[in-house]
Formats: sequence, C-alpha cells, structure tokens
Amino acid sequence: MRRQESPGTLSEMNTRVARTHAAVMDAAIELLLEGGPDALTVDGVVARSGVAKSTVYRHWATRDDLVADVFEHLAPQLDPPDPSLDFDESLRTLVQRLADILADDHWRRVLPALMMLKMHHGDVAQIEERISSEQIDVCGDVLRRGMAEGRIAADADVQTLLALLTGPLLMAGLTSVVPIDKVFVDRVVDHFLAGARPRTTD
Amino acid sequence: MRRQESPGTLSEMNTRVARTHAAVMDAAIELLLEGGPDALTVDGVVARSGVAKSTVYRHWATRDDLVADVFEHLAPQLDPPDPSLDFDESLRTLVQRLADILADDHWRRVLPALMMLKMHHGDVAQIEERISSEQIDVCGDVLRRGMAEGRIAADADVQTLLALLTGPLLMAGLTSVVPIDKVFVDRVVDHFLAGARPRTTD
DNA sequence: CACGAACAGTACGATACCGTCTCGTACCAA
DNA sequence: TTGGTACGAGACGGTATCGTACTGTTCGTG
Repeated sequence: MRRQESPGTLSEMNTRVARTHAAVMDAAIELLLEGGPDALTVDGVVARSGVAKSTVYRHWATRDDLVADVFEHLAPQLDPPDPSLDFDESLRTLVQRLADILADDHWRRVLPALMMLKMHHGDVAQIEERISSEQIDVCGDVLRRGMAEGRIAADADVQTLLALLTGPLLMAGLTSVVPIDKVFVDRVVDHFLAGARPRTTD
Repeated sequence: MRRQESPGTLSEMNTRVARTHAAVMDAAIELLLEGGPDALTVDGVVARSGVAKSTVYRHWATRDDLVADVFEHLAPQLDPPDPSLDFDESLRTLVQRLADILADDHWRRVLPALMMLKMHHGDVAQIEERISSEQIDVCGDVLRRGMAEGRIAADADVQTLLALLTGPLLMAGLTSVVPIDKVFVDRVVDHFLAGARPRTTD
C-alpha cells in the first residue's frame, strides 16, 4: 500500500484514470443538458464518450452515483463579496453573481431537474440541500450586515428577506420572460432596498 | 354522424366512458404525485385503476398523450379579482390567489416536473405556455391598472414588475423555506408597492 | 330483449436499460 | 523488459416499459 504522491482530487491529475473519468463526465453532462435526466443512461454515455461500460462501472458503482456526481460537478458556487465593500456594493455584487449563475445556460437547464429529482431521489436531495444552504449562508451574511448597519429593517425575518431578494431572479431565470442583465439586477436591488428599509415613521 | 346531445366536456357526463376515463386519470395523478413523471407508466395506471390496458389505449393514443392530459387536468386557474375592488384590494386578492396555488401540495409537486419537461417535451411545453400566458395576462391587467391610477411607476416594464411581484412567491413555493401564509402575502404586497411606486421627487 | 359499444384480462413482440462478466489490449512505472 | 493496472469491446441475463392483438364479458340504450 504505497502512497505515490497522495493524489488529492482525482480530476486534477492527468493520468489515464482522470482522462476517462473526464470523458464520461463530459458525455454525461451533454446528455443531461440535451435530454434531461432520463437521457442520461449508461449506454448513452458509453456510446458518446467512447469509454467502455466496464470502465464506467469501475468508476461509479451504479448509475445513480453517476447522476449524483454529474449534479455535484455542475453545481455553481456563490462566492461571498469582498468584505471591504460597503453594504450597497456588497449587495449589488452578490445579486450580480446570483444573476450570473441563473443566466448560465447549463445551470438554467439543470435547475428544474434538480428541483424535481430532489423530491424522489435521496442523493439528489442531499446535493440540493448542500448547494442551497451554502447560498443561503452567503446571502444571509450580507443581509444581516445590512440589518446591523440600519439599511434593512432589523425586525424582518432573514428567510423572508431572502425570498423577496432572490425570488425575482429565480423567476426571471426559470421563465425567461425577462432578460437577466445588469439593468434587471440593478432594478432588483433598488426594489429590494426600497421595500426592506426600516420605516422612518413609526 | 348523429349528435345526441353534444356531450361538451366528457368528464361531466356519467357514462361508462366517463367513469373509466376518470379512474385512469385519478390513478395517473396519484402516480405522478407519488413518484414523478417516470412513475406515471401505463402498466402502473392499469394496476392501480383496475382499467384494462386496452381501454387505456382506447382513450389515449399514446402514453405521452396521457401525460399531457394529466398536466392539463392539474393546471390551476388564476381568476382575476373582482373589478369593483380598488387597486390595493385587487392586488392583494390576486397575490393571495397566486399564493393559494403555490401553497397547494399537488401543484407544488407538479410544478418542477412541468418546468423540466417543457424543455424536452413539445406537448408539455405547449401546456406550460398556455398556463403561464393566462396568468401573465391576469396579473398584467392588475399591474396596468395600478400604473393608470398612479400607484405604480408608469415607466416600468410590466414583465419586470411581474418578476418582482411573483418571484418571491415562486421562491417560497419551490424551496419551502418560508411558509406561504397571509403574513407572507401581505409582506410581498407591501414590499412590492414600496419598491414599485412612482418617485415623488423627480 | 337484443345488439353494439365499451370493457377486462392477458399474452405477445419489440425495445431500452441496468449491471455483470469475459477476453484481449494498451498504457505506464519500476 | 516486465508486470500490474486500467481500458476497449461486447455478449449476456434480467427487468421494465410501450404498444398491439385477441378473446370473452358487461353495460346501456333503442
């Protein structure tokens, strides 16, 4: 049991294993985006990637594991804004990054599938839980800062504020009736700040 | 080609045809809600409804037609508010009715499947298009009235306003992190009106 | 009652998919 | 060079599903 160089993340190496792994992953992602989760079949991946089925099952124990790994691989990451920014700029960059995620074609096609599968597929539910909780944490930090600085009503529920802030973005991303551009992002932020600020008269 | 009494909607009669039709429909809806679109299979419907497969195929030419019919049958209808109400009350009842739809367990479980299937399934896409356009019309009428009465900035885009108004509801319905109750509805309306009203200083 | 339409039941062929297995080959480091 | 590992190719069994075909039965209406 020799350790050669402690591989760390598999995908960062360029071994034969990493190459086939990546080939399978790419094909699986393509199939998922083209035809939804039902189109992501083992045989389909084998046909498109050129990787043998026996090799696929050497990397993933079952099809569900592959599906889960694909979602994991596609999940976006919401970086918190630079702490040196003031609250307004923090909120704007945060919303802009959320908008970038929802404007991405890949994620926009995968999101409905994720929402649907999380109700009937335990592993997917776990992945969705992790993704959303991470994003909620990042957004919650910014909102709480706004409350501390008196820009947002301190008696408001953070979860409710989160729905009010990010709901319009989700709506725009899912329905595609409104383009997610900088104009829309600014509108969302302005709208949110106008509706969430503390009451001057009480 | 005799017309007996112009049956109108099939499901409103109580013939044998209507009974089996309804039995299949009920079973199909149950299966869809329990296990998603993949669980809505012809054999499953046959097993649960007690209707023979040959009978199912007498009513629906193919499985996809049955699936589409189920979504059609489950689609909620958004009634426009009473015109005698003033703008504020109209908006509140409208949002309340939207909230009722999104709080309904049936529709909440079906909505993600609808969003997903509309990308890869032509018939479902058509149904989704019809549903959303109807709802957009109803909401748009109310918003335009608010603009005419000077309660909403007249230079705003209706689609954008729609995203700002209904987005939080959609967010709450899909993620279930915020309960969709009267408190939330009032919060959404107040928030929207605060952010969308015309600027007093210009 | 008589008769046709609708129904139940079921066997069947055709695919599609999953996961296992075997056999021979190509890579890569010691 | 050599040995182990990963890989390619594909057959295979088992299962699930769709859609059709066929036979006999039940319903409801004239």
